[in-house]
Amino acid sequence: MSGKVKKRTLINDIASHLQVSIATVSLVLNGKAKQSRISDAVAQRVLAYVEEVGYKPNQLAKSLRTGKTHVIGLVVEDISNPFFATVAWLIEKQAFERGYRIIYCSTDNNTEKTKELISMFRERHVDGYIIVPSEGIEEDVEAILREQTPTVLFDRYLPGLPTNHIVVDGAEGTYAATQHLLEQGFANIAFVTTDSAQTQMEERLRGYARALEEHQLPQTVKRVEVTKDSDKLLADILAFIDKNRACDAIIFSTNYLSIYGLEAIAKLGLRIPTDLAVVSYDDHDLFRLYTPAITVIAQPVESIAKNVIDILLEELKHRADKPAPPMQHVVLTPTLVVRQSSVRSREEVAT
Amino acid sequence: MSGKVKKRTLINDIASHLQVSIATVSLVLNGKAKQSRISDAVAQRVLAYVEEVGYKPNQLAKSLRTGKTHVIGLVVEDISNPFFATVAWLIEKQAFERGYRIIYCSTDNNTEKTKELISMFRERHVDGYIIVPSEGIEEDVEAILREQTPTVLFDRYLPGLPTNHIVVDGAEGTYAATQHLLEQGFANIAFVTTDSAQTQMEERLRGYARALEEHQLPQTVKRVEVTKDSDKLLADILAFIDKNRACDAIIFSTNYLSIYGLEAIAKLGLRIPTDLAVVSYDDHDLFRLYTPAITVIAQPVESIAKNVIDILLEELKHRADKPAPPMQHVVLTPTLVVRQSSVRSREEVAT
DNA sequence: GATAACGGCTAAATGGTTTTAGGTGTCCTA
DNA sequence: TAGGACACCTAAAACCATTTAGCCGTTATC
Repeated sequence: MSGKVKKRTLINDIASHLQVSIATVSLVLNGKAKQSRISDAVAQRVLAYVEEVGYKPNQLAKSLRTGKTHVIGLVVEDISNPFFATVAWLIEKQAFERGYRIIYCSTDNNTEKTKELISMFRERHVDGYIIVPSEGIEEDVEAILREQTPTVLFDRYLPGLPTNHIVVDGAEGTYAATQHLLEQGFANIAFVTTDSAQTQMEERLRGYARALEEHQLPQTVKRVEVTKDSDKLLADILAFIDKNRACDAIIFSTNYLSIYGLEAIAKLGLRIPTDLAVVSYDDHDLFRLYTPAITVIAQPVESIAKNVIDILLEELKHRADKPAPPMQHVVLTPTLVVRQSSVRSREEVAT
Repeated sequence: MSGKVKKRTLINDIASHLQVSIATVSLVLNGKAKQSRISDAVAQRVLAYVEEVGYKPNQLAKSLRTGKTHVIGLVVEDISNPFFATVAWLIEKQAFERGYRIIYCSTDNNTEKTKELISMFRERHVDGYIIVPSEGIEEDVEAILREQTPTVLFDRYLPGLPTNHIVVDGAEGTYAATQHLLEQGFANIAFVTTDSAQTQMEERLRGYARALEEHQLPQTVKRVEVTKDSDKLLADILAFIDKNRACDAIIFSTNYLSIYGLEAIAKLGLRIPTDLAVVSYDDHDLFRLYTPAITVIAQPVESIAKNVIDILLEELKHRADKPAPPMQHVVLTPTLVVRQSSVRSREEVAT
């Protein structure tokens, strides 16, 4: 009836009830009974009673003492972007199975926010970091490296910093896409990307440029300013497309640009691919189901997630071992998924 | 050159360097200098030195001592679902500004996983919970309520448990959608939902049923088994649509069902809305941009997030005050966004 | 002149665990 | 019978902060 809060059970309570020391309880609970020569009889009693009262050690105290939190900090650009959401979900699943918990945060590509998030993770002593780095956070990443905390970057990396990272060969993807468009007979291909200097964006641009150079064709590149103002983004892209009616194909360097692009194309009343062929970097339900279905450069999300978590867990295991764990740089290959939006043949609804 | 790890600065280091006690440092850092009558001179010296060396208190130790972590545990069904991703993102943003950090996890509607996650949050002493409850977790939620930890449920609730919750009047949404379809002249409307007994799903079904009852029309309801096997889901929905060719309209009770639905409809070669009108519960980029654009029952995501976080922060503020903080049950109203997929008129591309 | 009030600070308890360096008692061996 | 070996357990330090009670010297009060 009263508002009395039932006190949590402590290791102390267990120990005094069983008339043993707290050390004994702790050792048993941490599976060190054998090596500390706790008799099976005592170990059993402890286990039984702990089970009975449902005692769970206070993780804060535990972490304070051991320095391990079994938590991994995951810093992505935007958790509501399906690419990151999917990778995050896969990483979380894998980590969970191996006893690690993930705490996510979104940076919105904002340098200040990213710094704050990393700082927060540091204060909370996460055991490892998975970071999609935004620009200008070299110092912060250096700081965590100096502390020897296992870290893996993905999607892009910070040139000059010796980190593990998993990236996708974006140039390969856009090169293949451009080649494909050329083969289909499109000759005036535009490329829409962001104004950011992040490595992955530069790579994607490079693949497109290389393909066109090889064919000695002119390049039409638009770098739109990334902003939270979606109206402005849409307007920018729309204006670009409108001004470049000579273009017969367009490649968007990332999923959200493509989404605005499709909206702009629809608003302009252009038809895909008759008036304008489209290829998007990143896959998305929308692209798969759009009419016509949009050709995409799909990133190997499962593989990204698997590599990230494997490398991180490996490092976590071999902590405090050899002085210099070898850095791993993994480059995965994207897949061009050809759909109707980029083929010249008549669009027929396939079975 | 050596692997020597630079030791973190501790409050001790600050104190001894400044020749004051650690209590002084702590008081200054926690803004209690005035009330503890620390002289401005000392306070300034402390602040200056702390700034200089970049000292950050160990949050684990702090939390252990104070019992506050300033972390809120957010348990959603699936972070890669745009509805949850968006709400989570909005909640995170608000919480961040007010000094709280969010840690997310996805339950996949799996009872066991949900229990584990709640247990993990308990062990880590989160200050509050935001939960999208899956079925069968009444006990676990009861346990955290008993501990007086502020908690808010959203999207659905657990009947019988006295909790704060924010829900959307799904029945209102599906009722309006059904009415709209009837007004457009569709007379044989099907409803596709999941086999789960969660409150929000039941509500949505109820709105549809009520509308048809009022018009004394027959109901065609399909409850598909929710599964991670997307092929099976697609096949189920496809089979249902195929068997019910008499239906001229269909309402899907949640976004991912609609996505499979659209895929199935395309595979069957049916045209929207000529052969089959479509309405989806939940909005999505895909629905907005699909051809034809899909009519949706949009949930007020901003409002959901705002209510959730406001109520939670309010409770966190008034902790340990009055005995019984009044439970808040907020019911928000969804909006029917009419698009071409559910109107009988000729589809024209609007400007 | 004794008492109170206050300003300015600190010692020490506290939070809940892990882990190391022994302490006891029993038995075996030379 | 002294010495070691061993089995079984425990006291206490450590992790790093917050916070309470109180110390000491000065000044105001009656």
